Amino acid sequence: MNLETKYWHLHNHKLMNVLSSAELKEICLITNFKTAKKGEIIYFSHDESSRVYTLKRGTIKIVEIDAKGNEIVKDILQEGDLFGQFTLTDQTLDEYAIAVSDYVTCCSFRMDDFEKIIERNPALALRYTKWMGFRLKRLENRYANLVFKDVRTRLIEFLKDWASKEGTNTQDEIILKNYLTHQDIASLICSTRQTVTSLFNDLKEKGVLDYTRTEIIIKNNALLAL
Amino acid sequence: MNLETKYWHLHNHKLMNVLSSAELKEICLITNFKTAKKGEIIYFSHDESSRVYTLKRGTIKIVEIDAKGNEIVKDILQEGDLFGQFTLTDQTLDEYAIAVSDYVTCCSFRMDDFEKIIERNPALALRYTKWMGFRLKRLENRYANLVFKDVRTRLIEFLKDWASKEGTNTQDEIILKNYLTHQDIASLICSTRQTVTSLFNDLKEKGVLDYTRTEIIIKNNALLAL
DNA sequence: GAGTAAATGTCGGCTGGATGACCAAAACCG
DNA sequence: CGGTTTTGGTCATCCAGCCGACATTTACTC
Repeated sequence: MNLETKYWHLHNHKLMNVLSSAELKEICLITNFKTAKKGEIIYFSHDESSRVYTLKRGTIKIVEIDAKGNEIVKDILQEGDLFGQFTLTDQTLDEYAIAVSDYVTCCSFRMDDFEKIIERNPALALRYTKWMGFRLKRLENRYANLVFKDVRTRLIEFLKDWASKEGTNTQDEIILKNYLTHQDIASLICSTRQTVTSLFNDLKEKGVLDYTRTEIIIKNNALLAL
Repeated sequence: MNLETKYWHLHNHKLMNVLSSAELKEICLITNFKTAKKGEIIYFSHDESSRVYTLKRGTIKIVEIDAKGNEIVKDILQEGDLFGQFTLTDQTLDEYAIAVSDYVTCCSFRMDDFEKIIERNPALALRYTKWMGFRLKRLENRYANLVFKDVRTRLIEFLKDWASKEGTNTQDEIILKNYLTHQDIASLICSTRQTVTSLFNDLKEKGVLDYTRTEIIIKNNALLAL
């Protein structure tokens, strides 16, 4: 990938766009670009000395393998999101990122390099700081949900959230392009496949939504009422 | 409190000690010191425009009131820890900090001021960033524990952790000064008072520990074996 | 030290939702 | 197109641990 393309990518990035063009050009030199098709694995937690990735295009799943060998979907990330090793502590288990949309583009730096840039660029530092705060909040939220809400509620809130991010509104329904299996959804809301399946069917019976393997159609307002 | 004392406090702080003495002096001017005795409330999430606090001496509990009016202990903090509103999102519920050790000293700045300092001080920014990463990791860990471990294991790990932080080692036991009720412990590990009580008694029967209302005595190595 | 409030102890009933097992329907693939 | 894999559907079983209720002990207050 040529420098101009890199430049353009970074220039439009929500974190990087505070940098001057000279600084951007410098970053371009240390950046590594990567593209992947659906199903391809983008990164492994252990294979490289810690790198940070930013997702330029597409959607990815962050998956972790637990002690028993089960795959747990930890997160779904979209354009602009950061992933990889931000923290020094490297005791993370097997973790990898896999493309779920047809095409994915992302770029990465070595954490050390990124730190050097931060050190020389206070505005970026501040922004990075805020981004982390945001992340912290999100995790805290998830944690609270897990403690106080039952599976049904967690599923409904998950759907609401998803719909607000990626849903296409039509007359009286919201359409979601579904790239997740019930299993995936289950691990995102900390439940089991079977429970998710039967909740989906329950919601379908109640007329709240309809679904196939590739699409979820939410009747407008139906979710809000729950 | 006079400037010299402030200066000294900040000078020894794990975050602030990257600052030059001129910078430190500047921070002293915008800092607010506060002391509290056991049981006194130090801060409310809603009463001031967002401030960051650093704990200088003592131990505090961060407590949140949930929708049903229950008090949930979210965290126990010690010397050097930061608390308050770091994030812009201010939808936090009622949350407050209460002193659990006899004397507590902490200092605070307005978030805006802190941001200004960060903006002018990359080394501090980097350190702050790392600290947040650490926090993120910790929360992630907690989250994972909640999903994969049962209450018994969570309690044991909580005790191990506590012992390693604050335990006094003697010949063949570790002594913990206990300032938490079973209720507090329960909410820290996301369980109920009754369950904690009976687990404590179970562990006592098994000879793993002994306890009164003010002390927990852990037989050395006994916990490790579990 | 009496009286009250807070913390601990104990128990039985109850249930959300995990688990396992098995089948049906799609999707994938040579 | 037929065979294989992946995903979704359904059910019966089971249990950790929550919940309510109540007794007992310890601490706090005046």
